[in-house]
Amino acid sequence: MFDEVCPSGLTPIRFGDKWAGMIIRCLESGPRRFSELRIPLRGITPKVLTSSLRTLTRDGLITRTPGPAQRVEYALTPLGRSMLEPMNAACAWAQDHWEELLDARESST
Amino acid sequence: MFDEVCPSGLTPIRFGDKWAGMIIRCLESGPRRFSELRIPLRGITPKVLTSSLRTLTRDGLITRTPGPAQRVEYALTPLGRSMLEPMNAACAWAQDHWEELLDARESST
DNA sequence: GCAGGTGGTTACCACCTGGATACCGGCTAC
DNA sequence: GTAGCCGGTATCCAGGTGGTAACCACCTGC
Repeated sequence: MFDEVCPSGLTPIRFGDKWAGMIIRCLESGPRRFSELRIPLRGITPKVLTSSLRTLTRDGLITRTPGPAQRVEYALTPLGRSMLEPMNAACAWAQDHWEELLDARESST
Repeated sequence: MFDEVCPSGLTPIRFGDKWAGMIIRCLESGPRRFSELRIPLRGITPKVLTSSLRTLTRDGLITRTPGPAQRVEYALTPLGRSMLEPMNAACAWAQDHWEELLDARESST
């Protein structure tokens, strides 16, 4: 997940800050905890993850619900989940035109 | 066009750099020249416009064709035009959820 | 030949994003 | 009671993005 040559690094479409899109993807299949998110998001530092999560919370895309024993769960809100729609459109576009994008980049070297 | 309270300033979705999305929108209805683009993109400085246009050209989204007497025309490529699809999806999402976004922002003040 | 428009370029700079590293308070298990 | 995990903070810093202001070569019209 989230390869280093991930299309999301090349495609000129971004959702929120650098990590927001990936975070939403991570939460797509259910709530996750802070330290669970750190694993797929290889290399993210706690500070940056915290700030991304806060922005997403402020914008009403995810919820932060503390559980017992400082476990904290992050989950998509309906609004956040609705954002998967344009995200999927963007991903589909990127996949469809992946080759063209690469060609354009290469031929302009 | 491109109001100061334009949704694109609030929505967490961006296409390319700060101006790329608007440039593509400007070219949607046909080729435009450098100085024609400066008008709808109020406040853009020539330097920034140049760099945005170059990035878009490098990525194969627009073409730059010099005409007679240093007139230069910028136009969407098929690839660039195809990007209108995910852009429209994003715009539709933003419009549909505009109120929710505003509410979330306000209630977290 | 010179004024003005066109399509830039150059130099400089402020701000913001994201990253590195270290640290920390609360809770639980042993 | 102390070791260790969890969910963060605090501090500092490099690089990139976008902006300001000034300048410029080229062509056209008068």
